[in-house]
Amino acid sequence: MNVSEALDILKENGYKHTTKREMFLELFSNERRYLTAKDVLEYMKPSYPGLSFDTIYRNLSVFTELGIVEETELDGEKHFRFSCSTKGHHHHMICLQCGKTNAIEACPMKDITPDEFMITDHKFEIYGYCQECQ
Amino acid sequence: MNVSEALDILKENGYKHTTKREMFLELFSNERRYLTAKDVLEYMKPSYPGLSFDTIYRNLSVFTELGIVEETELDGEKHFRFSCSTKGHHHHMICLQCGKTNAIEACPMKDITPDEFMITDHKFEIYGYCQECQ
DNA sequence: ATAAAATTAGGAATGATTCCGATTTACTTT
DNA sequence: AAAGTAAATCGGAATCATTCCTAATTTTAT
Repeated sequence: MNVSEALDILKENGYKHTTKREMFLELFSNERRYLTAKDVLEYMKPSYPGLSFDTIYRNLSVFTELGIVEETELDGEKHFRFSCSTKGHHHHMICLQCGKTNAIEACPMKDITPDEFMITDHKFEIYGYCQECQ
Repeated sequence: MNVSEALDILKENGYKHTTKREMFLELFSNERRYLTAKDVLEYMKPSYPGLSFDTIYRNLSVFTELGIVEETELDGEKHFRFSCSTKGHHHHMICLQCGKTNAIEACPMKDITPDEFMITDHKFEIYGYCQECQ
């Protein structure tokens, strides 16, 4: 995913182009790791001192719905990162300190034999510390 | 895990035996699925009308530390269930409606080749709906 | 029975997230 | 380019799960 792809997706789905949206996307494009709403606020604050959490969460929610960002929950807090795939389905190793990720290509669902559950989703994440944060 | 095992573990670790703790454990023993703090409160309320969330969370936290219950986060809310293993490491298929689980014996970590991350933990959960809740 | 330690009630505090009414902005049509 | 309208934003209040705090009570061990 990159900024102009993301802007196209927004346009296709009837969302307007705003300078704030572009700056959100640039942040995610530069920082290819999991960020919190607060991280986003701090990055934007110099340019938009009055930016509200409402705007951040509303946009992150739109981005997530459209597949522009991926969302996960770490330690009770939502984290978001630029969707890192045209490569399709994948999982992540995540640094609990800085949010950096490494992709894991293998998906454990391939070994699952169906039972009476109707499966809608799954999560496979590996947590730890990246080289810099150890 | 069963109630008397759990009580033994508590005693071994210097925690006192209280009637509330026993009732917590009985609930988890009867309902072998993921419950929220609110679920616990509602179950206990008839017997202990003044029971506070503080007591619930404090005990659930002790139980989790001692391995008596397992914890996970579903839709931004903590859920707890009686630890279902003397069988050691395992994962779960979880019903998003009622919290019922099916155990998954296979662990995807066996296929992970180490990289520069220092791995501390991992999560593999499959979400869906059990037969009754479909 | 007593003392020390642990637990509890009850409510207040926290912190992330969401909601809401009023205002501003981006896009469309004239 | 100006007007109209629908969406986006602001600012702050509300919500919700969870945690913290203190005085009072209960339990265990002596």
